[in-house]
Amino acid sequence: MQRTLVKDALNATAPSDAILLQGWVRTRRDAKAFSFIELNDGSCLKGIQVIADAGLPDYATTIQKAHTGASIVVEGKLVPSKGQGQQWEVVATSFQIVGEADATYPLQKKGHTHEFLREIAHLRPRSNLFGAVFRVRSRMAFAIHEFFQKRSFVYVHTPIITASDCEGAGELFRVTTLHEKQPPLNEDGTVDFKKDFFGKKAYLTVSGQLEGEIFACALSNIYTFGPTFRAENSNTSRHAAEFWMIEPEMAFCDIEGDMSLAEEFVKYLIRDAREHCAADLEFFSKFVDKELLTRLDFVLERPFKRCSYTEAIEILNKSGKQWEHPVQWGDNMQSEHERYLAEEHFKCPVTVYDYPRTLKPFYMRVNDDGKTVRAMDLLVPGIGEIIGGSQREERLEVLRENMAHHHLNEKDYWWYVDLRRYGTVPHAGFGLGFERMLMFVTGVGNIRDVIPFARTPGTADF
RNA sequence: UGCCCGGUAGCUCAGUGGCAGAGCAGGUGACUGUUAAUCACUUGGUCGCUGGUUCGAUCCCAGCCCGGGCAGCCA
Repeated sequence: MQRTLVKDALNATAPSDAILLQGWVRTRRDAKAFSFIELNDGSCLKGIQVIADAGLPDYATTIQKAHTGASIVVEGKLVPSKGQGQQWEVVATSFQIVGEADATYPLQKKGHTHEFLREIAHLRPRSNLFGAVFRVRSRMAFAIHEFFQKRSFVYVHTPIITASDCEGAGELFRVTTLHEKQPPLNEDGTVDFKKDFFGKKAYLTVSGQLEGEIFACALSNIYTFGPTFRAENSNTSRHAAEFWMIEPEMAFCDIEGDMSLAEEFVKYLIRDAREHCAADLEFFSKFVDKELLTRLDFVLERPFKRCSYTEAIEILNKSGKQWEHPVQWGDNMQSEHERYLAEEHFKCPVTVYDYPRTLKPFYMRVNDDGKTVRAMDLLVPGIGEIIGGSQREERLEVLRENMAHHHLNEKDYWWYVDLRRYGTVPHAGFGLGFERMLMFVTGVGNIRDVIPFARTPGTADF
């Protein structure tokens, strides 16, 4: 007999004389003449209720050994439930324990803290919360591809190992095969990286953007979706050392088109989650963040706000708020400022654009005022920056000036500069933090709880 | 990395300078178309680690480790 997923059994439109279910026991309640077993297989949030009659063979030795956490195979009949709380239930005709779980099984019927579950990351996907989180994660990954593929964006795999050390070496993870204690040395005693695997220092990527630009300047519209690594010693609920990032890049596109795509993208994902992860989202709304559904729907219904950095500074200074960090034009906006804009002033996602040139990297396109660049950040309530992007500097001479300003060696970026030398085009793109998007969609407050196995400073378990 | 808070039973937490507590989970029994079932009884402890103060420290002090919140870096 073929296995039926719990999801499909619960969605059945007619009873069935024979059904095969496989999964894990969530809870069992014994009555005198029979036993109720809640079976969950992760295919959906809910489990299905199995009724095992005490007359079944080996009732005492199998069914009554089916403790929370045990894996089981049940054959039976799918029938309308006599009890409240579920439409269908399964009356078992045979019941088999595949793997027992004893009393030390850490997951209980009651709720656990996120912190405790994080310590048992090998078992937490079996909990309601994390099952839901990772189903949504899977769906969102699919929706991301769907969004771009529908728009004829080409999926590009940018490298995970990179040898350009020009992006700020302190924040990169080094990749090396050199001997820990006795690396080859130069005559002056420094390590001879020419002898390393790649013949030079190598790192894990912090962004696929520069390589993405190469492909956009050939295939027009591209996106990347892959792991990204930052060695910053960040200890917050929204930073991880390893995370996934989506980076679209569009040729013949300016900052306006870039912002429009970003806003459309975020809305698309929220709408997709609302439509395809309804039960899981309702669960989050009930147990994680009561305001979740209201907020998501609010975001869907309204156009995102846009405001220039200059306007944002004015808003902040006219707000009458006492800032812990006072701001004036030219300063980086702090968390408290970004939060105020998204959560209090606009009360919706807001895209801030045209930042001071001095605050931003060399590749962003300089505006005609000479003081600002075509950068944009999309800020969302509760999380802050979820997207950072820009129009790229496509003018060869301006780019070279910028590189000089940032003390970058043009030779290290010869291929990047070449894109401006041969058939240059205005182009733009952004990076969306996948986990931050998941935090927004699920209401889960810690990035460690929307990634299967979090890597943060001091922690790389599992 | 900085500031703040915390670490006591498997889990969530209370507590005290002088015999270590509750609820839940687990075990036993009863009861029940139950559904975080209910009722009775019951097992369970290196009070994060190391040192100090003290007649005596889980409690006070110091250092360290771990977790959380906030900030910076950013996505």
